[in-house]
Amino acid sequence: MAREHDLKAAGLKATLPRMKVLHLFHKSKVRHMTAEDVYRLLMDEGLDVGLATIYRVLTQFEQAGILKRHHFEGGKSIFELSEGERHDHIVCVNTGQIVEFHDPEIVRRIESIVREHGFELVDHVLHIRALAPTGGVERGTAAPARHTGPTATRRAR
Amino acid sequence: MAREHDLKAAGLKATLPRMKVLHLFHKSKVRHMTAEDVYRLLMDEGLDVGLATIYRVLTQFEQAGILKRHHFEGGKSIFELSEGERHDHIVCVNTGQIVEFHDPEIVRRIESIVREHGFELVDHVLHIRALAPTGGVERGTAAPARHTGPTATRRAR
DNA sequence: GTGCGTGCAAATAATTTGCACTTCA
DNA sequence: TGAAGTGCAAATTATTTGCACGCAC
Repeated sequence: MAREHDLKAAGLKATLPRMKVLHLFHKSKVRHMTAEDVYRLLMDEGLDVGLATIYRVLTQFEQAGILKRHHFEGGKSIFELSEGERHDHIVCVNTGQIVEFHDPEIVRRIESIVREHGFELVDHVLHIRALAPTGGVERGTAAPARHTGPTATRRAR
Repeated sequence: MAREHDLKAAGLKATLPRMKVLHLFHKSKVRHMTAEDVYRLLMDEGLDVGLATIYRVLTQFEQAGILKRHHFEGGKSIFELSEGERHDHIVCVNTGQIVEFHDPEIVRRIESIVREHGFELVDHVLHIRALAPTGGVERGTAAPARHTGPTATRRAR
């Protein structure tokens, strides 16, 4: 993996925790993870890392443009690889399921609106809160959506 | 003030703190406030209220549909009266200045996108991060937006 | 070698909650 | 009066930071 190069390019030493986190995001089929998710997954891999380090690494990656941070509901930050096309998200308020989409028309409207107000566009945050297709079970988890981890560990705290 | 009625309608007793908070939002020219903002303003008015009560009241008002809660940058929740037309926001990343707008085309696209994915629309969150017109004022000034604005605390250095 | 990075624990920041005391209906 | 509401302090939750030690370069 030329991943090590990504780190160097960002001016970051290629340390074990950083390599592991980067690799996790690349190999995992789950694109969106919280710091806690990353922590647990690496622990499960047998890596003895501290949660504080995970937070530090994630923040550094965000600043380096490697990851993107989102604030969907639930208070926790959710990270995803920032590769590929810019996109927004549909988030199921029940299951936490996330779908990505890209809509050029919305982007055009946003640019237009900003211009009309004399502002200079920096960025935008758009997430659609919705209910996933009621394919059957859905009513049962009354709790506000937690984003579903790789191993959907349903814990009550 | 028929405000008292609003509370009753929401099944809430018309207590002093609640009346004061409600009144504050109605009379203030500043539409967007944090719990801290509300707390300070009421304290300044000479009302001896606890911050915890402010949080409780704001949350109750949100659930009653009287207020709307936003999570712009800065970690703190920002509340605004939920009266009038549904709208989204442009937020200046420097000053924290907030501009409201409504764009039917974007709303249409959102409905369309959700439908295409088989989801049921609940809501959407859209805020545009931008730079206010550099008309000269920009340094250490938040025009009519807010005094010690919640969002003005981030970058504004 | 040495300075950046890390682990751990303690510190923060925003918001919530337990509890005894007020206040509204 | 009695339940709903409030103030205060302690508790939570998510994330950050100080420090002594360890690892990449």
